[in-house]
Amino acid sequence: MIVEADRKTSKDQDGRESETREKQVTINHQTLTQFPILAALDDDARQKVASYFHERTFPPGQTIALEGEHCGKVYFVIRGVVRVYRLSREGREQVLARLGPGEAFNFVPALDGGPGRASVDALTKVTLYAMPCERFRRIAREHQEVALAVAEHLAAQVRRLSDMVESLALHTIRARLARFLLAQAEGVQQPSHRWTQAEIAAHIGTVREMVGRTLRAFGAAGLIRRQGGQIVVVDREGLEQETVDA
Amino acid sequence: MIVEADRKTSKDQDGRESETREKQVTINHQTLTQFPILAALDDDARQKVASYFHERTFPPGQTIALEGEHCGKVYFVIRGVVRVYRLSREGREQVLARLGPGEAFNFVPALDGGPGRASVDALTKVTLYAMPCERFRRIAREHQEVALAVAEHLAAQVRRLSDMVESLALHTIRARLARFLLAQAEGVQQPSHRWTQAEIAAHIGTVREMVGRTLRAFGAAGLIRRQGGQIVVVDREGLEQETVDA
DNA sequence: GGGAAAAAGAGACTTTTGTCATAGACGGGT
DNA sequence: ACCCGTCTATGACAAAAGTCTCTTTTTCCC
Repeated sequence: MIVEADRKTSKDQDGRESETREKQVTINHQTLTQFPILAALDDDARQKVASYFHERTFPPGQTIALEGEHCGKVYFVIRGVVRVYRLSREGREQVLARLGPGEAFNFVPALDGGPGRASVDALTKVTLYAMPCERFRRIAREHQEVALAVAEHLAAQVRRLSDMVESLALHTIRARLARFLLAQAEGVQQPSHRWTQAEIAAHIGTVREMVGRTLRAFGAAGLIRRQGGQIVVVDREGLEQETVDA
Repeated sequence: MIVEADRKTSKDQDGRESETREKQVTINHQTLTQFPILAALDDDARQKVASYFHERTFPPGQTIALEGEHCGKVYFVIRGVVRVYRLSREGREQVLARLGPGEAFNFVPALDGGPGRASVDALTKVTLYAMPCERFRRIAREHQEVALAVAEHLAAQVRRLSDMVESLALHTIRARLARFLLAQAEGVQQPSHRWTQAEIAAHIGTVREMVGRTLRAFGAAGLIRRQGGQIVVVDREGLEQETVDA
């Protein structure tokens, strides 16, 4: 159970629901089981860890963390989907990851104390459990099972990022988009909050128009079909061909 | 070799060594101290860990690990420099990192048991200490200080890769090259085994010709000077401007 | 010191990617 | 049904990146 200062939403006149809220709640330590990083803790420890969290809620579109900021907390996603991305001065953004329930972020700054390297915002309405970085670091020091789980989590991230670098440096947009479509069709990504062309572009490192154009090209080639906002992979084989460029 | 104004670098030599060698030697556990990942171990443990290693030597140019291979070992660099990179089917390569003495690699596959995601080769004559992945994983499980150090190591890698993605997705070659030059001039990178234009290209995600052209452009703009294979940063400020594109 | 191999310089040309601008489609709220 | 904001379609054009080819320089090895 946490007893931390409750930054109330000053509900002025029109109680706008669009405010970030920090709630004082009893966190059920059982719900922490869904997080691989905390899963290995025994009941006692998990209960104690639960007491360090506080819950925060963000409306869709709200910024949760900003690139370059000194690290505040580590976050665990309870409900909703967040988007982790980097921003260029010209306003283009490159998404590094989408995270849904059971996933967590901000461990890199938590471990090395450096500034955060990415911005995070809410894609849907989001509920997070948050804990100060230093506190988390202490937990990692005290529980080797947590340290190991964090290492595994980071290893997965290194894999993803390494693939991303490979894609960006070595393949055309056509190939990157083909990969993206296949990955989406494959993985039954539960938290797939509507993919606009602009969103896809931010994921594969290009701009909206290129995604549109390439999608049309795939359509013309009979690889995909568009029906009412949906993209249907018609010819998986063909798309797999496109995965590697000429 | 890239320097700023005045600064000399020592050159390292490739001895013409023909065969990869695997030696059974007594490894001095003191030398393990130089590796952050093992530094926190007490004397006893370190001695034991030392006994698990074996030494291997590779001549320049030799491949040490191949992308997609099931992970064999984790490696610690004792002498020389290795190059970690990804290869495209068309033969272009993207370098992820250069590692010198005191650095180590292959922890990602070691932790999750998956296939390695990058190739590694020797840039100079190289001496490594190697240990089977499973063995290392056991050590990480038994010594929380190692697990934590590995997590920190991976965190650093995530940082680097994240920056790389940002660069590749969001900036022109001009900007990436400017960054590269500044980073080189800055950091007193000890293991800087001659930078050919092709090598630079593989680091910033492009081809030799583009590096050459852009270097010429920088020269023409008075940002750098070329003297006998060396690149001298003349106008750091100017280069910093180029760091961000229009 | 000579010669082969590696690296760098350079230009013409192609392809890919990005920008801009405008028009149409769609969704959903009143 | 009508509007408005968001998303998509599309084409013209510009800029960036990549390819090819050939010529010089450097390196470095006997």
